[in-house]
Amino acid sequence: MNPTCASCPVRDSAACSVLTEEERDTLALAGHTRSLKRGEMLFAAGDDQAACATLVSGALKVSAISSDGSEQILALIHPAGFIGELFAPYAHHDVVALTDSKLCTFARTDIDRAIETYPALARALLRRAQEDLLATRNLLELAGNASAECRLAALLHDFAAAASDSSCNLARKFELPLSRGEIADMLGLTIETVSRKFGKLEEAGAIARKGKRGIELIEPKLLQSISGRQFALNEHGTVI
Amino acid sequence: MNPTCASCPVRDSAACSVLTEEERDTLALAGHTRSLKRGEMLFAAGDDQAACATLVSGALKVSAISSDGSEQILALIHPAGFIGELFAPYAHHDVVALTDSKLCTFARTDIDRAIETYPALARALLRRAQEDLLATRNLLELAGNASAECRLAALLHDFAAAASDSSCNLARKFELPLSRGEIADMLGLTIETVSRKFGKLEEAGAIARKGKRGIELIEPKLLQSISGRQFALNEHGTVI
DNA sequence: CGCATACTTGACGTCATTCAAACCGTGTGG
DNA sequence: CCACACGGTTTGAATGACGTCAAGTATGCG
Repeated sequence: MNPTCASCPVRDSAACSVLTEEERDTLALAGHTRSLKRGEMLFAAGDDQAACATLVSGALKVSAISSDGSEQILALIHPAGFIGELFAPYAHHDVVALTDSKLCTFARTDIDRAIETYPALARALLRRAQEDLLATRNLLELAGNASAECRLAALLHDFAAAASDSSCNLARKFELPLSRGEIADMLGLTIETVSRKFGKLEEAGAIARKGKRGIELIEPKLLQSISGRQFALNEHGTVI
Repeated sequence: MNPTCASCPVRDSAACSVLTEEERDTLALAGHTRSLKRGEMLFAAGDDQAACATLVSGALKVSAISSDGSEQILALIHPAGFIGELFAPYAHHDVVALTDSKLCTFARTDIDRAIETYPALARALLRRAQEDLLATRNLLELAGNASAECRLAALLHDFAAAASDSSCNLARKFELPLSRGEIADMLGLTIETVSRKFGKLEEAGAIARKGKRGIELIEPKLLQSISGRQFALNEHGTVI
């Protein structure tokens, strides 16, 4: 067995987990591991031949930069997530590491060949693409929501769900994966508004802030009612 | 050859176009054609066993209803588009016909089997899912944009690109596929604001309104600069 | 200790929403 | 034919929310 794959923390959850051991070893010959420091870019919008990758550890953001320089975060990638546009001639968006990350990268041609060779891999990527689509639609639903307070409450709710290992109930305490500025970019707000709404939520008794990024849920029910959501979502965007 | 498929207007562009004639005929045995009147619902959020479908003619919208009753349009489906969540236990969003539409529907179990049987179909759906993902991200980018005028200008620009048959340049005159209210739901604005911004764009000399839904592009360059986009997008979200 | 970075807080202006009324094209019934 | 109601749209005035600008407060690092 490929030694890198043998110790891979996402070997049972990534797209390649649907392959047999031999198939995976063959695919691994074409892959390369890569480390990214926080803030480092995997590829930029406009890059051709941008690689594809499975995220092994850490976190990535997919973002678009407007002509006026403002950034809009379009997606967060968690471990076992797959990143890369398989059929576009070049990348449409930037992909940047939110924290120090490890990836398993593949050249586009190698992935294209693997998809042809291993139908199970194509199905696994199809499933992942549909989950990404759902997650993006949930974010769009959130961004279309009128109130800034709703958006922040919903985002915190999702983070709490993502931070919980069971993913079926909320983590009571967790660290925000994003800075205030990144939260603002994600929700289409400003840093100041995000900060103020954090204050409002704390004042309302829904949450408590522990340092810059620590969050403790005081009243999850209240947070949920402020967010205007009936259902919660795990990191794959599926309802729980 | 299956008579329905033989005369199907999207037989060369839908997902099933990657199949051989025999394969397509076999798949067609499991499919059903269905017509929807404007406003009729294909399936609602929460439906289990929601069918999958290829849109043959007309237009659909995918939308989410918030707990406060407001609607957010998440996607538009054009002919040859595929609709349906293949791996979710039930539908997460409503799908409604914007105009009288014809579809080719399949039960989930039949599609699942076809994906297993025909690897090319899985790859075609993977490609389509990635295109949908890109289109949704573009809409998200648009919704995250600050100004209402930018959003409307960008949406009109996309509609003009979608209305053009060449899809590489803009249609000079076209009919809006959406009512003011639907545009508002898509952009996260109110009907009144949309109406006012139409007025602004006309006043600025970028467009002219012909009746309720007719639009004529007077200054496409101006529209594009107002939208703040460097690039235009066709209906698949690919840059042109 | 000094500086840099991130976050918070306040005052003010702008822009989208809200509520309200008027408008227009269409269809219906007298 | 006209009167009327109805849905979709436009327009107006006032409110309020978010953005902007600016100052102030941590927290960490050299």
